[in-house]
Amino acid sequence: MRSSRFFVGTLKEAPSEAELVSHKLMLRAGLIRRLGSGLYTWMPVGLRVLRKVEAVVREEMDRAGALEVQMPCVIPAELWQETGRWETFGPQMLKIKDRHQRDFLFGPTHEEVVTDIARREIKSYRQLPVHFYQMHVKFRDEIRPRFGVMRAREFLMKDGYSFHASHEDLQREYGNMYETYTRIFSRLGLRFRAVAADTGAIGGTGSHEFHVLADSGEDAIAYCPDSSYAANVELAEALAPAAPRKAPAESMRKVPTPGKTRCEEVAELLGVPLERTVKAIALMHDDQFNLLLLRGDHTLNEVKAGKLPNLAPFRFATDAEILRHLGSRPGYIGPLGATGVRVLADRSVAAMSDFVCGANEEGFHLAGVNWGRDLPEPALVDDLRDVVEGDPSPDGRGVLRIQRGIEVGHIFQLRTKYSEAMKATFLDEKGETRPMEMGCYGIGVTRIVAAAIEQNHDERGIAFPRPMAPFEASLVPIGYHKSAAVREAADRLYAALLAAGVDALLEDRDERPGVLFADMDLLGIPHRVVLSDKGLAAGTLEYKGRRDAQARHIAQGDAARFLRERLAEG
RNA sequence: CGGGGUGUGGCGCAGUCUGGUAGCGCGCUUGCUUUGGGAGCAAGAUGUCGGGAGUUCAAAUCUCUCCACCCCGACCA
Repeated sequence: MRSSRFFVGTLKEAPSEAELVSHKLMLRAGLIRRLGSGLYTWMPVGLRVLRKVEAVVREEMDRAGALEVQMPCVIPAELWQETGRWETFGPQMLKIKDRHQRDFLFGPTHEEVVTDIARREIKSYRQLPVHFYQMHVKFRDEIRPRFGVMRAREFLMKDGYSFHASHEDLQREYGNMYETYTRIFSRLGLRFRAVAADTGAIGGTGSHEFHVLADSGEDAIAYCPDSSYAANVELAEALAPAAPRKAPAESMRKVPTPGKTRCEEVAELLGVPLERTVKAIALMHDDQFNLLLLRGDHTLNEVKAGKLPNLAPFRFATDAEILRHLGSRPGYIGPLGATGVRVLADRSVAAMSDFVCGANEEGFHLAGVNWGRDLPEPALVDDLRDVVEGDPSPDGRGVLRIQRGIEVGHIFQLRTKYSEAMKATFLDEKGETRPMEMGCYGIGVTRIVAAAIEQNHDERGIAFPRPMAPFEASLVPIGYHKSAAVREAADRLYAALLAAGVDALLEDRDERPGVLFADMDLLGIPHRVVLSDKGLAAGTLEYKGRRDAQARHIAQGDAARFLRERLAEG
């Protein structure tokens, strides 16, 4: 591509709408432009990047034996009414009507559509297994779109769905996809981690997420450096403390704590460690008032709480409900003297003695509180908290560490959730009718671009991994419009690179060299060759990798071969 | 949806408190000079000051209202 015939929409300053580095750089480099909240146009440079990511995903999916299809974006409501998700999927789903006032939705995911295909097309175990995938636009009416294409409403997704005659075969394909995803993210040059995950709204049993590691990531990942354990913090189990509960050593007493509503403040006032305090969180389930107890330095894990018996679905109690059940304002509430209240304790709280908690009286806390002596044992003891760094690994080998990640892939074993609801059955070897076992596998293609930039940038701009760079190499002639020698050499090298299959950009714009250098750096093109009269007189060109500190001279006749070697290195 | 913030030329901002006829940098156009890291000089173009209503002799500025966008929490590829 000649840059004079391309569209380079680079900006010196990032629009104020962008906060995240990748979002700013995508706007500055002219990859995307915003149309509305969570809606982006992919400009020519950006689309090149997106297409390269797509190509890697497609190649690996094809290699893994999946078959590409393309399903409609607009889906009749009846299909989603069959599985009940027309009502249950929630406001994230964009519902639309056609001219006859018939209900449709813009597909946020395609289990229903693909299951409909399967039940129509597949009658026999002889046709199984089969894996259909597509690379297509999804729309999810996110509560809060943010960070550019990282959490957009309309986005490009690779979604695959596999159908099997047995759970064993589903597990085989699940393993196949785990390997395939690992290959895809490795090939794209990303630092990532696969983690055990919650299944969320899609449903099913086994599930793994693939996270690109970045401090700006929205998810927290717990992993154990000494074992293979890795899980989303939403899911990671906090084990019960190994040491048994100590015998009471203090007597219970009421202490004034005026204006101190947070555990940190109370601990400081009383001069006790934060780990000796207990915080209480009031949750409503129907009309049942629940008090969840956590150690002062821990945080509630809402995913875990949502799985407790007789608690899902829950909502946080209002101040009025708290006052009615406990007789106190929030900030001073605790488990003592509460009637008609179900007390649920985190494992670590159940193992505490001589602790501090709210007195259910404004301005007072209780200290030296002990289970069994001062109040009954809790109705339920379970894992309610987020794991923290230093917690023991659930597999019993070492301690956990936490890092942040951007979810770019998710694989599920759906089992028969959709096939049963939609009667997607087949005849097995014995002639018996059985529901198909299903798996589903998603990759956020547009999100990968943003995640890759989060992971690969510097003060000059993007430093794309080669497989997704908009161009593999740039040719920057100094004085292209002034020097016949430079122009001739640049054109010749450009032609040679194209003939060798190199995706090169010839910078033939009539701009000052500084402008061209700055743009090539901002765009993140991995390899750069500079041609100038000075160098050509000595028979040399100049090469610089995007991440190199120094440029180096190469012989003019060697340039094409040299570049191909660099590209082969990755 | 709750909390916070911002809307002024293509982009980044000042001006708003204290009302007086819109300005700076970058970018853009033309000319000359310049040409290895976002050039210099000169001349120019580009604004319903987010929309509407109101107060006033006079509104970017004050009042009301609506809208859009961003950030923090509940969602997920």
